[in-house]
Amino acid sequence: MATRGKRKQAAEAPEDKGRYHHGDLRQALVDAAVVLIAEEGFGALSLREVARRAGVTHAAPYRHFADKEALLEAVAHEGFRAMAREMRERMAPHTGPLERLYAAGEAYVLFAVRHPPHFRVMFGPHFTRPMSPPPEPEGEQGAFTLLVSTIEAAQAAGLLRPGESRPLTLTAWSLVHGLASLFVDRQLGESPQGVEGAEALASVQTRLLVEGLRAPARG
Amino acid sequence: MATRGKRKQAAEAPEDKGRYHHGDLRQALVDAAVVLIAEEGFGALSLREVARRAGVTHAAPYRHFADKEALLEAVAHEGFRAMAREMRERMAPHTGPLERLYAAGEAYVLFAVRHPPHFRVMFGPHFTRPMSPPPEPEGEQGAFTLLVSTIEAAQAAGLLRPGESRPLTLTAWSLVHGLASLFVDRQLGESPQGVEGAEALASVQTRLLVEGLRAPARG
DNA sequence: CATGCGATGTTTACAGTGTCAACACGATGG
DNA sequence: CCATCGTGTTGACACTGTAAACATCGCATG
Repeated sequence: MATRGKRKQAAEAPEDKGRYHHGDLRQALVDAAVVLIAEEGFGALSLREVARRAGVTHAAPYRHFADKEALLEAVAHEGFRAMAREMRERMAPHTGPLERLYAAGEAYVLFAVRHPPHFRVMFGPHFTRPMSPPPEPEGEQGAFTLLVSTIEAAQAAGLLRPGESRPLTLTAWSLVHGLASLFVDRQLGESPQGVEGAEALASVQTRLLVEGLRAPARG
Repeated sequence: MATRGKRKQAAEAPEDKGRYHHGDLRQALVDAAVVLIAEEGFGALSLREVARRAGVTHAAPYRHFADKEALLEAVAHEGFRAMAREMRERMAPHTGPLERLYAAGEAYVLFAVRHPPHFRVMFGPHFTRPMSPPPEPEGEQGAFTLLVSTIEAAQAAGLLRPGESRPLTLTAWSLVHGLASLFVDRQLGESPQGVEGAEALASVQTRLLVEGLRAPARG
């Protein structure tokens, strides 16, 4: 042991996967970036501070990400995967096409409210080059695909007005995306904030929308 | 004329208002910031580059803005005022409450498509401190107020379902805001891009929404 | 087991940035 | 004509993103 070589303690987490020096620096950097954005806001995000929080020097991230944007891309990918997962989970208990559509929309908004840093990175104006599509694990549908197929299922069941599914899908997507954006950007000053408030609002809004898009044969 | 005092040429624009040294540096900086964002993207926005493009040295902006965020705030304020103006202009020819609602929604989306830098600054995640409300010239309504009063007018005329106007307003706002955001962030890959495509889409979407929110008395 | 190689992290360096303080200029009012 | 204040400049500092050269560690191979 050389006198000047201060080694890593490797005491980050007792049950880490035993990777090379750090355990899993790549993921640690992604996590640190998310926490940093959540705590200090987007403007405070710097590669050097992220590295500091991960316990490495400022150039270490370059072994895992080509540049700052690549790190943000990893955050976005994680977000897209998590959003799709949360949508699937909230839809799972339901079988009725409309109930599944409600669940999808509510999950979209709730994801944004619960994970503002991810949502901001996913849809923010921070990418100069076009973002590569998120790597989806075998057989899993992305959030958008999920929305399209849910709407088409509702149409097929005769519960939504028939015709091209694209405009309907865009309407639904715009509504939940807009609601989520307004929440995350705190434009909804007086309205009930917090997760419960958001859940209630999302529920009301998705039902209001779907009500409007129902098939003309009303019960 | 001292040998070392290189004076400003004051040849920026022949018909400037004859302000102190520059003409109107404050507005020139705002304009330069908008152009810079439009040309090079948000990441390329730096106070020093803005100053360079305005033809002054790197510290000159500090005579007009407390910091970088204050400059962005000025851009946002300009955007809010312009958006409200464009909404009023597009609504002006119409008298029917629903037609005015269509016009308002279309104008909202079109503003975003035509002025992406402003829209991004207005709703982007770049502000750490809460943004002060835009200074509205005497008697002019802001964009949101405009939307609310238009919807309430349509309700009063019996053309939209009655009841609390807040949820309806939020639905409409979310829809146009979501559509605008998706456009600006280029999430609408295959869909028709450009201003005409956006106009058509906004028209279809606003009508689709309003159709769904009509008063039950259909006919 | 020794050894060498590739993956990972560190050091050092450089240009660019936001911001501040000290200074210089130039129009304007007494 | 001169003092003053609004405006722009110069110079400095700490910080950032990024690259190159270097050091270290774990594993595969002899």
